[in-house]
Amino acid sequence: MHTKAVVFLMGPTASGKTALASALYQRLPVELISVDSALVYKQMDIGTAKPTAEELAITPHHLIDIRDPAQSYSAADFRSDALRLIAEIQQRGNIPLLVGGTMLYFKALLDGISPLPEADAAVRLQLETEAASKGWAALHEELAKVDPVSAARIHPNDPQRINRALEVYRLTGRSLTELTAEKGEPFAFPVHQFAIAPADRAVLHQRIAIRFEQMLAAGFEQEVLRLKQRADLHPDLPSMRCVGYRQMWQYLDGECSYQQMTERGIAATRQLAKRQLTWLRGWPDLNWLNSEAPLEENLQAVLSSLS
RNA sequence: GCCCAGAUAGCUCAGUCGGUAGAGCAGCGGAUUGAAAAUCCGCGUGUCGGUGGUUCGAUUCCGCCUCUGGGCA
Repeated sequence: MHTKAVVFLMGPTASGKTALASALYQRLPVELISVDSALVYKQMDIGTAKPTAEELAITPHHLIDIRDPAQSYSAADFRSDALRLIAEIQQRGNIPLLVGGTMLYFKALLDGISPLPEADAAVRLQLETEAASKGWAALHEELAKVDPVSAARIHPNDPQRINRALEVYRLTGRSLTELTAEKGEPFAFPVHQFAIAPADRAVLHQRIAIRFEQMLAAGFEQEVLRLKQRADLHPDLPSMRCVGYRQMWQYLDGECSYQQMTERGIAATRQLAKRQLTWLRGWPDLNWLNSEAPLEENLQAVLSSLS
């Protein structure tokens, strides 16, 4: 194996990524980097299916518990953190094993990202305010004037992307189209990419339902209640929009019954898994593993491809 | 046992003054450049509970049956 090689392990939620990564950690000089937009948050443990403190003591992961739930994290933040960690890990003579389900983060690492301004809370708030009075359709029309290419690509009903495209323009005076013409820096290392999932979607759905029930039994409601009691957290935060947390927050607000919360939380997780699989379906150079195969078998598949 | 109300998509329900039906949710497919566990886009055939009758034609009207709620005994 190339001395600078990097391993990716991707997969939808509840597919068994962590178990396989931990097993690999026992067999290889690897260091794990979490690729997960929810695991970055402290105090969000049960609902994110974060490895427990005991598991993390045995199998350390980078990029877990690096943000407070009031803060945000981005694909660009991930990219720079991951590149820094990869260099450090390689310097120690270890192999970086990137494991997670946030496919945009993997893509940002692999393809690079164009030089764009970072998110600006003030500009976003201003755009939100304008949208509240004029409507997003008006802002989409505004975007069409300054960046017709992006406006054609971004659906008028997609507030998040309209917001971002206008934010970029207002911050730089240049259009998103113009700025993204300059491509990002592609990944510099040879990479072995694996994806793990059950062959049958119904199996994944079952695993998701079981795991959500386990989260509830493990005190997920109390976890969200504690977060909700903080004055600085609210449901529009990226952290509180995470699957499960949003539904539990609504339940605690009395917006739905406990049973509805459970059903909606499980459904939201299924939908997340579906979007993750959509990314993976067209992903180039993937080696597929089956969640239902014995752990040892998947382990061997990874080990042999690396030798 | 009697009376009333229901029975329509996986779920909750709308509807057809008689010409074989459509919403929300779920599900499925897709997009994805500093919020991505986010944010969007597209996709709707189902013995209209069963059976008999009226009718050119019944998911719709009528009878009976079954089941589910609620009420009265």
